[in-house]
Amino acid sequence: MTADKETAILDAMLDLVAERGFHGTPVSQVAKRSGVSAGIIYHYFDSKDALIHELYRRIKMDYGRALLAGDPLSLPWPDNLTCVWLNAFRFYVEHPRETLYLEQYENSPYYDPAHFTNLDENMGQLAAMIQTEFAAGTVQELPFPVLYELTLGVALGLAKRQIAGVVVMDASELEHVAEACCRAIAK
Amino acid sequence: MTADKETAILDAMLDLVAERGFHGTPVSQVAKRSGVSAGIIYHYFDSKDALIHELYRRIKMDYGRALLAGDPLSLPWPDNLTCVWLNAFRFYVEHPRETLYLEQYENSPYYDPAHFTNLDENMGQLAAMIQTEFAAGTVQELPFPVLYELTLGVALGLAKRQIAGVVVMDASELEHVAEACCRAIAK
Amino acid sequence: MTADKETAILDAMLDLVAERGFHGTPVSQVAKRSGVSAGIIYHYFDSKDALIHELYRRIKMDYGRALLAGDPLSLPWPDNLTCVWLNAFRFYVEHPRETLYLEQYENSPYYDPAHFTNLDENMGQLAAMIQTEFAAGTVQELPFPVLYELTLGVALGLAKRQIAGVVVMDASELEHVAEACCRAIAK
Amino acid sequence: MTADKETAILDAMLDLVAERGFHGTPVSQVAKRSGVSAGIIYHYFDSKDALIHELYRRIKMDYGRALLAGDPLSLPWPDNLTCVWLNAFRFYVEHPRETLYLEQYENSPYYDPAHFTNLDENMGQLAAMIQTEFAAGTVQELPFPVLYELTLGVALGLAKRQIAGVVVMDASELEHVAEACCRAIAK
DNA sequence: GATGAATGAGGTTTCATTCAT
DNA sequence: TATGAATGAAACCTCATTCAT
Repeated sequence: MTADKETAILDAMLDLVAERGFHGTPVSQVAKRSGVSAGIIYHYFDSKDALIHELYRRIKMDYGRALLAGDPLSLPWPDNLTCVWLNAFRFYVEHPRETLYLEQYENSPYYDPAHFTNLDENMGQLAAMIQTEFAAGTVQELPFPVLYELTLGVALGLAKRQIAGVVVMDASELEHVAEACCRAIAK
Repeated sequence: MTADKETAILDAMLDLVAERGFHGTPVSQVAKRSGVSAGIIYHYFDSKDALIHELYRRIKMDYGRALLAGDPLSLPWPDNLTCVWLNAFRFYVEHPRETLYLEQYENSPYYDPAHFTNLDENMGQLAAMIQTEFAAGTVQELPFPVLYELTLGVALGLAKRQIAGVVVMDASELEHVAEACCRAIAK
Repeated sequence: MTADKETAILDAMLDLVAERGFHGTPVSQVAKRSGVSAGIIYHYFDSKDALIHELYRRIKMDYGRALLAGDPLSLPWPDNLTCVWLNAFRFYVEHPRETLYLEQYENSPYYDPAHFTNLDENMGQLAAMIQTEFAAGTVQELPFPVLYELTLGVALGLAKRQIAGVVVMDASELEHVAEACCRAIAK
Repeated sequence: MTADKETAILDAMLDLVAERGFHGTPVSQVAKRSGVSAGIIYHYFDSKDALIHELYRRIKMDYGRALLAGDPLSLPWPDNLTCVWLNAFRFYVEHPRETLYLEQYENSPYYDPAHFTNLDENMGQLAAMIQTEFAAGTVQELPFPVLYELTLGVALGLAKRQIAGVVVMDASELEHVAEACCRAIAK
């Protein structure tokens, strides 16, 4: 199946990059691990770079979707943010390869912040949620990136530590930190 | 002069990596930009990897030193943390190349978290400061990495956004965010 | 239709080679431009090389046929040669792709001069015409290839220049040059 | 010696291209035949294409120089043209590899006719010689490319045949043909 | 200490050809 | 006949590292 092969290539790429980085992941290894020939990768992707970008795009979309699990938009403050925060943390720790990939990508020259402004649909819904809280007077009117760093940015940082094995957060600690993040941006 | 040449090499490496990443920075380019021959680089450093690690070590040390500017250890809570927070933010935005280098390094396979436990002297002083606040009952007794992410991690995230040109924080906004971080970890 | 497909393949090959050369013409592009699949090309031709040779053979035959347009064999000296000369020139400038193909082929390792001795029927008639002029004492008894270069070879060279846009020959200039070629080989 | 290595590379390239064509001459073979490593070729030349162009440029210059051997410019008509004509023929047959290289290059997509207008100094002197004959009323006032094809173009064509082994021209035959060329363009 | 030409392994990519469908 | 995904050898090129000078 075509779809299978494309997926196998992306998955092998994810595995290897998470383990060895972009530079340490030659196309020949991607081919070997995904069980395809080296040539066919160029049938599905224009270049190694195109493959790298496409994999990022897909992970980023999955991440956006994961943030809205449990329909946080229907919850009152601060439960809505807590839910999103926990969703983010859970995505990160349950998808360590994806997390390492995202971080590596976003801290590399591959990352073009110009594309960042194209908030996808899910991110747009989150922005709308924050706007509502601005109107309700529950959240400080800080720029969106600032609010992001004070909340989901913290979730990311903690998740990376947990993936690295430096800390292990249990459920109650997580609730605690999520609350701290809410407190940090609450009016 | 030996010292001059070594410094020139490290500086050229920093320039190029911040701009193009590790993979996009061949030793030959480092030689060209630093005005030395390719061969001599191997007199000062065992390998390209050794150069990469050494540059990281030096930047990390400078960073640790910068955190303690203005002697925050002598200030009362929460001024001590605010001072450190602003020091961190200032270091990042005033050293964008170094910041990008650190981030790239720490999110790459070069980074070995095992070394992270070797807190250097400056970091040790900060840890002591936090211990004192634990004892004073002003700060929640959370693991050190958690406290780090809730405070300096936020400073880093914001600084990266500012370097990328996505946000610009003025002095009062910074104070505001620094306070929010203090509030997040205060008891 | 079989014939159609085979022709479409040959025509696409001609287009692409004239534009980009043998090396710049992958089979996949020939397939795309001719609207067939890559695989079917190997039903009509044993290999890319076989396709290249076959296309050459066909163009060379068309060229031989074109030389005899207007029945020059029935004309007296020097009208017979002038007619052939103008036929050759006309073929070249009216078939620029074919001309570029022939030239590329004959100056490449594909060209095996051994095959050149197999003068086809049309060339044979030309040779006979020259023999007749030898007997009549109108043309110098030079080796055939020498006579060729002094006459049709010049037509080819000029046509190539005109295709390249370096010169434009009008009808009277052509007559003039054709006459000069006759003069060059006349006794 | 640097010069030696560069020359060895160009010479190996010439050998192989004359034998097998551009496409049949991988850089790895050039390296092997010239006795250098594959990598060093890219120290002397930016790319395989750059090497191809540079070799053409050098051969073309040598050719232009060879045309003026024996100081034909000081001879009266038609000895001056005869001298140049024989120089051309001699260059071609004594440098078969160079001749095949030139022909292959000029009939390939590598050749950019725009550069052709940049007649080098030697070609300029030939053009001046022809201008003088125009003024003296000895040569028909035809465009330069037309005169070229009627004279040196014929020498090239014959030389190619001789290189291919199809004809062998002895000295008297050559004189004969050279005279025929003179006659073709004489008034 | 210092140079930079030289090496050669290995990287990305292309492409003639095959074959299951 | 016909397709086009798939193969894998081989092409061009890069670059960390060495070494004669």
